[in-house]
Amino acid sequence: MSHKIVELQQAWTGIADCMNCTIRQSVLFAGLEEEDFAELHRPIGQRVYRPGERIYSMNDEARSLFTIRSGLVKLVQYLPNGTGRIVRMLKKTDVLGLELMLEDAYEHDAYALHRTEVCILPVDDLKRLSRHKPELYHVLMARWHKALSNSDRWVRDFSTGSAKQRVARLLLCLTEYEGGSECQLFGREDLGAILGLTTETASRTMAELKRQGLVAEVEPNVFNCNLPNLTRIAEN
Amino acid sequence: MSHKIVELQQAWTGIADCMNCTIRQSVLFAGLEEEDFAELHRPIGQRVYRPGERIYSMNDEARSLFTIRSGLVKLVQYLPNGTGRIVRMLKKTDVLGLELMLEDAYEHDAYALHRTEVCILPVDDLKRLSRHKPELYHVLMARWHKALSNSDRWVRDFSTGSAKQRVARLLLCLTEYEGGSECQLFGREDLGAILGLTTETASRTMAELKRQGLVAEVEPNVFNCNLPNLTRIAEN
DNA sequence: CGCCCTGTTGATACGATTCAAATATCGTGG
DNA sequence: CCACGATATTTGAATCGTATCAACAGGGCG
Repeated sequence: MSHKIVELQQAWTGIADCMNCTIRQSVLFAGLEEEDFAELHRPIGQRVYRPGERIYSMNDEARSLFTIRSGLVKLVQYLPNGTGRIVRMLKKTDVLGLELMLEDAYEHDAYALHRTEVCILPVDDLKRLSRHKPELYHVLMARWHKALSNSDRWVRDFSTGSAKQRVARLLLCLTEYEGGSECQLFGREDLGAILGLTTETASRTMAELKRQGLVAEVEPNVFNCNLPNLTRIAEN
Repeated sequence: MSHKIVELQQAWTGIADCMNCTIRQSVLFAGLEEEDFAELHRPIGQRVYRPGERIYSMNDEARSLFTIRSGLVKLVQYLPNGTGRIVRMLKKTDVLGLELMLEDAYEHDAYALHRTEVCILPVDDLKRLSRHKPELYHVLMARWHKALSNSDRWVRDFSTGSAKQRVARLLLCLTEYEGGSECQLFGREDLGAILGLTTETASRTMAELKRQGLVAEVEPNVFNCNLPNLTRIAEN
């Protein structure tokens, strides 16, 4: 079936050439030499996830960290009553599953929000590498610091103020990620789970921004944003 | 004036004896030997802050990290419009200002919520120490990881659900910190700034919990909590 | 072709904010 | 030690915003 072909194409699994990686300077292996890669017992795997696909769940066996080569990933945690809250979003060059350097389980469910390409880093290889290359600790520390700064921003920007302000701030954040005035969005349910709003309110708010001409949907879920006016709303 | 004496007493500045510190196993210096302390060019200072006192601000010269020996500290960030949001809370054995290991400025304003005792760790001493003692990186990484887990919880528990649920979750968190069924609270404005609520709503919600007998105020701002019932509310 | 899932929209109810006033608390100086 | 003023907390009433429940439209897929 042609379906199977697409499946393979989109969920492609391959072997990475880290020494020649185009984003190597942005990732964990920035300071590593050729000889260091000998520490990796297996070749680094790669994989592509389609929007909505799960990358790992909290119950999964904790074998791998992931570097995001492209795309956008959500980290979800759940309240005792079952409602899920997106507590972080990771983008290109971010590292997924850092907690495995210290804990033996994933702390979230991770899902692709956009089409997402990752490199798969076996945790035991990374641990071994960090023992021989203490410089790696400094790089990891920088990762943790960045993640924490992002979390602070998450609370400050996405959990404060009116629905309209929150949506505006998220759109600005996404355009910032993509480095222009356009951004790719995702389902309204996810939008709500990021901002602490219901799906309906997320939908209504987006609809209103469209009507007011503050965003233009150039293709499905891709928006061209009026940055100055959105900023005005975001900052109130 | 007796006033001046109290001032000195409460904002006491002293010299720490790290080798014999009662919480040493919980702090950054857990794995250090006597000789390592020679790396510290100055003796470790100590200080006490009263509730509401500022420990540092984002504009301050970034000289020191702090270990909290006792008490509770809030980290505040501000939206462009000036409204402040408490993005994290730090408690006993937590480290304040970790970002200075990587950045050259504090990323928050830090204020004492309760009476708080700290040890003052000059950042350049710590950096020097970490160069000679790579084990310290592992300890620091663990700190960052813990902070990040707390941030995830912050979003999940304190920025989700109704005012009553959020307050209940915060009370449970505070009693957990203090290890019993009692907890010390703080001003209603801070309560609101943690939960993303107005001061009035924070006040009303606490008042209602009191009326319903879910918490009893045993002394000003010290509450004895009905843990099972609060949990029921928190989990909805 | 029909079904399911997502997004949109409407009507209503509930909860939080806002503005205002009254009360309680704390620090300070007399 | 008490009295005062400043500050924080509580409460009230009206308004506004978001959640909720329900219905419907559109697109993708079997």
